[in-house]
Amino acid sequence: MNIQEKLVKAIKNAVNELHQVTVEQIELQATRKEFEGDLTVVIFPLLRHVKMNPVQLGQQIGDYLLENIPEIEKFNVVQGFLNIVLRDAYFLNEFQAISNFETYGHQPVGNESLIVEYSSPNTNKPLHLGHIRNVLLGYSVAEIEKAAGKKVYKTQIINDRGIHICKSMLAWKKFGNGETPESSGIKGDKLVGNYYVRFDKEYKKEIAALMASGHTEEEAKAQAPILKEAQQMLRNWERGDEETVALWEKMNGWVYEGFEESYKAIGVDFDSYYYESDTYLLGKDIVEQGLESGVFYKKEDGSVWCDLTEEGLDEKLVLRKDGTSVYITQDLGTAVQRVNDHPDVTGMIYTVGNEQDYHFKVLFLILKKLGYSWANNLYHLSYGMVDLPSGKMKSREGTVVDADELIAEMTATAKEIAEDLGKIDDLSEEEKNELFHIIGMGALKYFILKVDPKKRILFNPAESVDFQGNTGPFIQYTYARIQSILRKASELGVTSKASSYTLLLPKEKELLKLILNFPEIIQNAADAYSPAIIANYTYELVKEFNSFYQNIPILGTSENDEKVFRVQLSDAVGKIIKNAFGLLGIQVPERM
RNA sequence: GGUCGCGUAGCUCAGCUGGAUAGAGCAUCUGCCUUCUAAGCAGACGGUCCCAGGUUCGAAUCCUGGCGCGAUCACCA
Repeated sequence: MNIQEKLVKAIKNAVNELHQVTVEQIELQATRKEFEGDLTVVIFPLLRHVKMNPVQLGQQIGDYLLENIPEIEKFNVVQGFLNIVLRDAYFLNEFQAISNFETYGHQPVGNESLIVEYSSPNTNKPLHLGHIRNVLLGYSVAEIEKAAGKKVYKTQIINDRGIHICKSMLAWKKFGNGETPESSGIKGDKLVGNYYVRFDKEYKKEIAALMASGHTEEEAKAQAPILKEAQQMLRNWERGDEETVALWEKMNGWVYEGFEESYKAIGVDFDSYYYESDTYLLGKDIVEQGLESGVFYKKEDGSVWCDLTEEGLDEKLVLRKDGTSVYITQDLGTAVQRVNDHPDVTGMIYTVGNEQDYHFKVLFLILKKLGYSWANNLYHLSYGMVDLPSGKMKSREGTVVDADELIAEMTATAKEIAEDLGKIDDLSEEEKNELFHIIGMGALKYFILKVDPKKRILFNPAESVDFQGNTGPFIQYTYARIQSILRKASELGVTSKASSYTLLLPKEKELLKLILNFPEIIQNAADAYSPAIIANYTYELVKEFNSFYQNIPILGTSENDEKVFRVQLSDAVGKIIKNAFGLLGIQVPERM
């Protein structure tokens, strides 16, 4: 039983013994900094049960607690707030009892297994800024859920089929002259993306020509020969035409190589991949089952629907009248397929932008109606758009921020700043480049992850990302300095001996409190599916440490016990930073 | 128009299971590099928590109604 639970129990006992009243809810919170104390009991809610002056009641309960809980040193009552001061020994004992800060706060793996889906790109163009937010969120939430004791499978569904990829294929066939990533030196996904753009250019030309010869815009758009050719290509593909499929495989292969490179640079990975070309026909058997069980019904024209009006939504089409599947049919099929592939799965998390909120609401509801046990544990990790100062990103207008270019820019910015500071001149080129990448990505990742997923992000590429204040590099910098302390401490030989330090300075106590709070933070983040909680906690911890570092001597102390304790404290902070940043997918440098 | 989300300092954001005087960073200004890395620290300045009601001992937080911004309402994906 931890101290909070102990206190709540004791307070209930106190009220019961003193006033013969049973209370359910006790409000316990961290004491605000401007008051003396560590934990605060809010007395006001108790007044409903016990009619008396809040200050007197606080005093009574305080006396009782002081007598019954040895960890309490003293207390004070301000208005309706009972502030409890815990003994330094309590904090020190808790701190010393933590065996491994690298995995501190992580729960052992329990019975729940989750699939986390993220990225899920189209194969006709490179990854962009929107994918970066998606991928960072998905990866981080997966790591956080792991830490909270779940088994996690990371996956994605790749949209590798359809008219869009045929457009790239057609343009390559017509204008490519056999160009390949190897022959051109262009990254595979970029190369294919270029032909997608090329298609659009030709298409627009044809539309203009048709309109000039008297067609309406609508007619022109539908009749442009190059579009018809692309549509024919799609039919050929669906028929399994050998040549088309071979080209499709070749070009998608280029794209996957390009994507892999990007994922590697970002630092995310996947346990499995699902492809729409495999899953786009799935789901029909589920529709069949749903018809039998009466969850779905058939209209006269043969189309199949699910009635969600009782739940306040509309009717939803799940199968076209010609028997072909729609988007949601595939998603139903894919969901079931995944559980079949991973029989231990008890839930899924879908990382998809908030423009699909309604779709997932419907999808989850239908799965629930179909009676799947895991359907109650589905979560749409919905996130806001990443906006540019110029407005929305539009691929056709060329206002998209390319993922690879952005990463390169971030790395270059890190390089510029680091070289100005000149602290790392002795590192080799290779070490430097690795460091710049760590810092640049740290800045980018932290910038995106620290804000609530639901909110839109305004991203200004010109100003790029800051390196001061509440930023990734600031936290990385603190980590690097801690490593420096540890190196020096080791030279001085202060790391080995256990400390018998017993009196805490206020700043040391604040740090300890934050450190002891970390497991709860992980739990909160897992419950809320929010990396932002981890990020903001880490920043708070680092700020507290910096204040400590700058104002209290660590290695310069005269007492050896003090020195040992403060080095231990620094070490713990460093390890928690690394731990927390691991959950965000951010690396941490030994020096910078 | 219906539904969902967002609205907190000049800017970017925390805080939201109701609690004490609403917090950070950036920007502006003032101090601090001979001492463990100044990508730092200490401080000043900066608020109609979108508006109006309601619930409550107590509301940025909960409820209702507005306003603003965005998304979404396909036999597209």
